[in-house]
Amino acid sequence: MAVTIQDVARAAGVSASTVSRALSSPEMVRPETRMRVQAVAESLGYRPNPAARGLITGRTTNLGVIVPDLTNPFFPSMLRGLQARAREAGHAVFLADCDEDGAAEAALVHAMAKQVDGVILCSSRMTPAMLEKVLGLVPIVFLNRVVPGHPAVIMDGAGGMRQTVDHLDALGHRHIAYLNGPRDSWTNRERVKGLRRAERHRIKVSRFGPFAPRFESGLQAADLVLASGATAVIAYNDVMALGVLARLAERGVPVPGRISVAGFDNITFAAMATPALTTVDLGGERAGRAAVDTMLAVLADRDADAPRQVLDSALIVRASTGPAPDAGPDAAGPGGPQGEP
Amino acid sequence: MAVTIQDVARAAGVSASTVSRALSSPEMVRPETRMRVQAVAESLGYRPNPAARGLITGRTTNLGVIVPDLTNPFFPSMLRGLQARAREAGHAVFLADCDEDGAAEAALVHAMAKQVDGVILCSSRMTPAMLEKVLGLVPIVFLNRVVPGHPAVIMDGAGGMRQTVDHLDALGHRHIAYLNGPRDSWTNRERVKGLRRAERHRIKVSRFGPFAPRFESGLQAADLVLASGATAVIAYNDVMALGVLARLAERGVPVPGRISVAGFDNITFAAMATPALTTVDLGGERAGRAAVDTMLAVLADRDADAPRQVLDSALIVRASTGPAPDAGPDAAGPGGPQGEP
DNA sequence: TTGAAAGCGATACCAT
DNA sequence: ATGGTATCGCTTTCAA
Repeated sequence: MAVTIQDVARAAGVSASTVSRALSSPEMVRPETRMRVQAVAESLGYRPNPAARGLITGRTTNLGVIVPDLTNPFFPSMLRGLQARAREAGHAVFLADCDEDGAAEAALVHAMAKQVDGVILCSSRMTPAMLEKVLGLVPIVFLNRVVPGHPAVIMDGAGGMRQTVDHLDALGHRHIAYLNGPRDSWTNRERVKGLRRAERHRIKVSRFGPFAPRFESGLQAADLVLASGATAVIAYNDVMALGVLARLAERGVPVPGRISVAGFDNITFAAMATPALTTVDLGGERAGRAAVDTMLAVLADRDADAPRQVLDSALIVRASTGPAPDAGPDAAGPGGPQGEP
Repeated sequence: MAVTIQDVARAAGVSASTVSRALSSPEMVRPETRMRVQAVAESLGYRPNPAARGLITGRTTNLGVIVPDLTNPFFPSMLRGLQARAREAGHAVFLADCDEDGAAEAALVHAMAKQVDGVILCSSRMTPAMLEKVLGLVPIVFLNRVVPGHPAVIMDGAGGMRQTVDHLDALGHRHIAYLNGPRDSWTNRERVKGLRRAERHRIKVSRFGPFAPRFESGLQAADLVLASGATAVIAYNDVMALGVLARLAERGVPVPGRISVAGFDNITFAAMATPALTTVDLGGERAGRAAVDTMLAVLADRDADAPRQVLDSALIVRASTGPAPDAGPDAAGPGGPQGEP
């Protein structure tokens, strides 16, 4: 089988303890022996068995990650950042997809608990009751969900929404539509909070949904929005917004001529659509990295207060938002409707 | 800390051995004790520590998976299938993204080796020299790459290409362009093999690239293709094909009026593009599941001959391919250019 | 059918 | 500075 610490010890003419130290705490061993041991370990291709090590140290150097749906491009991009940061910190990543199902998510936490130092739950779908059963099992960091008393990294959906509303106001829109995401989504609630900004501008808001955060939902919602008379629509996320764009194109409705469309997440394909989708970048990759950093902080000092990081957002203005059709020619301001901010 | 087998043993008034048996080999223990032990284990929320178990059994019930780039939508969809199948089989999944880098991939295999029963390498980017150092470490199953003597699941890229060429021939195209994928990609070589089908139809083929399999490559390639005079272009994958579509739209070139465009992978966004992209579905989710099945077969019988599964492909015809501009009106056949097969 | 004891691979404590 | 030994949580002989 694989080469063990005993093999190295024998080959180097020392004890297993010495090998262990030479590799993990080099300063505790005489330079001479250290070099010899390291050379032997190298030549034998020795790699400590993380499971055995974890058994005694209590640390696995593995991180668990659970996402609701890997096929939503937002999560892969977040995972990229997370993965990279974890690797830098010497941690491997266990990934699982719970298929938007809270119960499955809970089961996955159980399954992972013993093999990881902590679990990062992305946009967790668990109900409070489910959460309760799971919170003591293993250190948990939430990404995009706030559970009082627990560490979290959150993206500023409310702020992003406010930016979007301001943007549409500047373009002269007086009536906008919002397409809700999943019913129990914390993220969606945050978006809705930001939507209150519309009151200040005396903008009328029509809300539709809740919808599953999918392309098809956007197709369906587009017709509702048109019927409502809104001149702009903000979708829960880009995947839905792309659905709206597709349906509008199908019906021959000019975007942004007749109606403006915006989404959230800045997924790659938002830039690829025609017209390119206006979107809010909440910083997915950054959030992934921040989640790892937060987890490391938690692991380093379990008694500290639950840290919380809030990442700010940026509105990315593209060709799918423009002046309201009935607004005066100056509504967009001197920069024109499609200028970058 | 967590509840151990000893805790259960004490609470149930039996030895640890009995607890172990009651849970793993129920038939070896008297029904009476079995029930009691199971009840106690349940009520205490006991979960065996997989690391400790793996140490002695040699099996971790973990599977490692390495993909080149999580942000290419093909991989998430493949992972979905893989993940689901792994879970059914009682295996957790370790995922890593090697960022299209063979050396990083090799390092990841090393890092995973001791914690998994086997590693599935998706579209492996390792050179033969790198592979050699890694092949003995842990059972490996290749997905979309053939390494003689090693188990693999491959999607029929060559067959898919032949279907595409036949399709374009039926539409009257006499000159097509192909955009190569990454230089050392096995997948790309398979596509090119299928391209030979063009000879039979006396279709002229212009090849461009190699290109990184990205949207931007498609943008760039579109101009080359137009200059070549080809009436149809097949891209290495959908991500590139979408880039081609975007650039053509930018230049006001009608698709498929002036030129037809096709890709590979049937990513979700291929259907969302306007015009919707014609693409070859190689069966990503299915391939993911098949890879797990193959791995399980390998694990069950290490001495058997390396199994190889070849999955077949289907051409999905959408609105981005049509008759060649200079072809007669009947070129597309009675069904019209956009009918489903 | 059950329990005691050995051992998987590594680390940590206690000697020396 | 180094070696011996106990130990982590579990499975698996070996006896009873």
